[in-house]
Amino acid sequence: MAENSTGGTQTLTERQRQIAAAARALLDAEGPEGLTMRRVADALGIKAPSLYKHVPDKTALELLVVAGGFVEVAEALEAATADAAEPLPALAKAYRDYAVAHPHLYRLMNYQPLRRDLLPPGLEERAAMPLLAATGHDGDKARALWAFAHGMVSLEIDGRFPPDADLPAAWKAGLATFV
Amino acid sequence: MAENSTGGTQTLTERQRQIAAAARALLDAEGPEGLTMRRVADALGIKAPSLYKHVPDKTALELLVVAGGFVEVAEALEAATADAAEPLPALAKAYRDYAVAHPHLYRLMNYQPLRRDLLPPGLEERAAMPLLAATGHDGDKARALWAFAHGMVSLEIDGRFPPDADLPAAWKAGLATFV
DNA sequence: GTCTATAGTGGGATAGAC
DNA sequence: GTCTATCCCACTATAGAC
Repeated sequence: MAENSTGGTQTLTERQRQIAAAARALLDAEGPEGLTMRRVADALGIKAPSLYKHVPDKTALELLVVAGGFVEVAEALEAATADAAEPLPALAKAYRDYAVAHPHLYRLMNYQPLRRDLLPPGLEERAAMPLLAATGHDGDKARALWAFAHGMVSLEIDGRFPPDADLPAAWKAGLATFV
Repeated sequence: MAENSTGGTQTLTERQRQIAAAARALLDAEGPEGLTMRRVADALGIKAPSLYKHVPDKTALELLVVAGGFVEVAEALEAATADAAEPLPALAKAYRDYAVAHPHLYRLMNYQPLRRDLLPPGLEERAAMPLLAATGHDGDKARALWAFAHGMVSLEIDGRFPPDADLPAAWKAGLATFV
């Protein structure tokens, strides 16, 4: 394990961290169209071919960004659960806030198969832990809750709810069932 | 209303129906990468530029395909509700079955804003009706149910559930809360 | 309603010199 | 570790002849 270059499982060089950060910034600012090898290179003041000395290909670069997103999501959900008067609504709010704040990253993380084999070990589990805890460690219930939350935020960020839909009310109606 | 050409609200020529059908077949078979003006034209034995005599641009063509999908979804959900011993599980099964059978079409329909202004009037409402009825015409509850179902099927077709996840159990756990 | 020709744009990635 | 040069690919869409 602990491969690098980076075909997987982390420990990054300084340059790799810079590349990932530039890619993340471009994705946040412009969406997936903005995330190209040329644009990332431009942001670092180098030429696109030079990137290939640090990263094997574009999907590896995207995975770096995805991994960063998982860390942030885990931190956000852990923080929301920490004070915990009512864990479920707090968790839901944190999940939604993160997705709405970073819609492009959210899609990159969740709209395609996850390369678990190349992700830092335990990272996905860490991000899922607060959900699991909130359902009394019932895996099926946790997945149902995740699906509900994912459905709500993806329909929101993809602009699929009708303009007049009362989203907070829909969240409440859905969450009520999980208490 | 009743524009054509087609910048909107239906009544198609024979050629337009052929074009939409070819596009749909390509999308089902190869996904969005396969759905290009060249490939659609090829399938009809003509050249890509000729398509522009029948359809203003590619997004208009995609909307034709989306509209066809809504008709099919509406029919599937209506059929599932018809016999109705237990409407909710039947509805969920029909929704899931359709999405899993046509994942590329499902994404085209649901992963981007819906051009309601260009869709045949009443079509979206018709497709939503069975959901609404199943929640006793509670709009917020219906949207929550939709979000749950959408979350489940999109996580499934996008390959985001862990390999060991028990999907039927998650559906059951989620649906239980809506009864 | 079809065609040819073509404009215009963009992308990922490699070879090989320095 | 960076560069230049380059190859490959693909796409949407328009102009104008027939």
